[in-house]
Amino acid sequence: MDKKPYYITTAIAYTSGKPHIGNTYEIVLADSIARYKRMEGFDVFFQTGTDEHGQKIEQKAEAAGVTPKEFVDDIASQIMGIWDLMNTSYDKFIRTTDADHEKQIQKIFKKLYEQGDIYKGEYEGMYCTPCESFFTSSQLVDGKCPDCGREVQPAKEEAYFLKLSKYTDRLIEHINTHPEFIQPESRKNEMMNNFLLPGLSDLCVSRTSFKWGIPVDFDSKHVVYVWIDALSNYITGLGYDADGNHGELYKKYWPADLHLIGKDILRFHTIYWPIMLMALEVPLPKQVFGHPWLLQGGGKMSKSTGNVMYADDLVSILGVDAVRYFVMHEMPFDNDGVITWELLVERINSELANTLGNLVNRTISMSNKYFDGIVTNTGAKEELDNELSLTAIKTSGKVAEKMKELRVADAISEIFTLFKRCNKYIDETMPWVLAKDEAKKDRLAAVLYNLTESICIGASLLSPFLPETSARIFAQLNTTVRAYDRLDIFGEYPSGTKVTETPEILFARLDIKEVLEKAEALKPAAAPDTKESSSEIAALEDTAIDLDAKPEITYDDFAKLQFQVGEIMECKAVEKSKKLLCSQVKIGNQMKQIVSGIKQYYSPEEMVGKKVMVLVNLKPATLAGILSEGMLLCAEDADGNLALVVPEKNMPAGAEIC
RNA sequence: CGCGGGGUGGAGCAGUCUGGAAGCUCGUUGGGCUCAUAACCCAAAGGUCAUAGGUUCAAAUCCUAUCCCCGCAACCA
Repeated sequence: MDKKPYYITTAIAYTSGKPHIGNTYEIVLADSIARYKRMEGFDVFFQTGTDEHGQKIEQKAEAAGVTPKEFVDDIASQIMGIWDLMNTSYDKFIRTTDADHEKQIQKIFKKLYEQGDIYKGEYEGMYCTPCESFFTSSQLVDGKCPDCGREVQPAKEEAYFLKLSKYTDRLIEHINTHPEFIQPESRKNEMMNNFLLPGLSDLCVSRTSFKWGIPVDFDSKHVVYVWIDALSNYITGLGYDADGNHGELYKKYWPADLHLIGKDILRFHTIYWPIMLMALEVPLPKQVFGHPWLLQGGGKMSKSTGNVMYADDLVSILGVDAVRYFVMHEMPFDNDGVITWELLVERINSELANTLGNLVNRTISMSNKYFDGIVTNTGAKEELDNELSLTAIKTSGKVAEKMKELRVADAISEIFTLFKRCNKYIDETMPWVLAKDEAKKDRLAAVLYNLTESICIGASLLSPFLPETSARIFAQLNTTVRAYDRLDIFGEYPSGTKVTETPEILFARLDIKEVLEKAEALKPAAAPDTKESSSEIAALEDTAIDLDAKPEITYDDFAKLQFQVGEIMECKAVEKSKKLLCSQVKIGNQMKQIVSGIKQYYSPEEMVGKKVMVLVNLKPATLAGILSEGMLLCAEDADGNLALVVPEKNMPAGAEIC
């Protein structure tokens, strides 16, 4: 019998920097689904990759002094490294700089152009010449450039557009007739009401403002903008060919069963992407799931408290499966989840160490202690056993139910319900009491057999989620993962098998203090030889901040800056702004209005009367609609806390700082 | 009135779509047990389900208004 194909994708990661734990969540989730589907017997193709073009990358590369290609090669290999570290089983890692992808994008673009779905038009907006930037009228501040505050002119730029309007009705129809297309369903209405029903304006699909992209081959001034470039990866990765000579993978796996993406990019995947596919006469993916976000707890990212979380740091301290477990289990279905070291430790201790690890350990220990490790099914049954075996054989069905709705967290909980039942079973049967009575030897053996069998069923179901842990359990039980279609049968563990004599701890209990110290020690990644990092050392390191060095400047460069002491005469909060204070600053006999982003740290009242360091000859700018004619200088710590810089002795307003 | 998410025992959450006895994990307290990783098992305490109205035989759940938090956007010169 041929296996049914199942094609799952993640969004491709943007190669502008190292992905944090939130990005990593998506690939782990996708991996679990992919592995689960394989276990269920599907022929799975799992694709992920990187999105490597765009202005931002061009700029970052330039700042780093490397070519864009060198830049993305480096980041892409980092990303791949993290995906591998997380033990993810992707079948294909596509990069939008792959030659075959680039070639197809050009063909797709051309095809859409030739059939009239893409047309050449003009992008109209307000243009600020000094900034060389376009803005929409909504981006302008007081009708002026949001970057420099100067006048802008209406201007036009040549660009290509995709006709979205042509397909809107078809898309609305599709969404209405396929309720499963957009998941979770709450998002469906958002897309409909906010974008589709009001009508779509055509989408600008090319740029001339940067070069780092796939060139439009028939019009070399233009590069293909992100929409067509990035979204198409889902078909080009399978060998789609715009001329119709598709690869085998494409024929087999398209349309995709599931696009797993973050909820923030649902719009692109449920509106732009389907319309592109309609224009190409390609079937639409079956489902797009916008997963919630994993947020870092404790508010802001904070280096000193170890809140900036990267997968590799987490794995180095906690291990792969602990991290996989946490991100999957802690993430509810459609609400954002929170990750902190405290929560990680709590979950790992409570569920992985206590419930699961300890269960396996105590079971194997008893088999060794009472039967030299031989687990025998003597068939000495008692009423009690039914509840355990029933729970065990029902678990796979319950997991399947949850997985059908992609409720991975709930699926895992079902498995742990079985492990908890096992722990209870031990208390109910009291093997240590049975062991004291030679006549109850058969019963004792049966109890241990039932436990071992239940663990096998649970560990088999766990294998898509925690593959490494599952394998370690089977190694200790001296057997292999159970076939999916035999998980509803109790008694498959071969009677007479000898388990390991030396059970190893699956998950050690963690001490929150130690974990925080280790996390702290990882932070100053620059410090190479941190063998022992006591909290004292960590605290010391925390007080010093190293910045990336800027290029050396001459005295003349310095002399261009005019710093003076300014006295704050008046200060009030800027309405509608979270961060801004507006101060009237006396400098000599002059008054300047200066807007500063320090509302969080200073109240308007306490500002008045302060004598502060002011950069006076900075080009005025408009912030939140208010003119600012200078800059109050602040010191900033690693957490972003600000402190005004004031003269150490009383100096008159206007005194030069040199 | 920029967009969105949320307020449920001490903490973190489910339940809200499709009204019908307020649940889960952790923590706390008491007890049990000793095979095991100070673990495991049992029990208890603890909630006016943000607030105020409304619909209903019945509201955490539906409707209206209000308050408060948090993301994003904008803004940190």
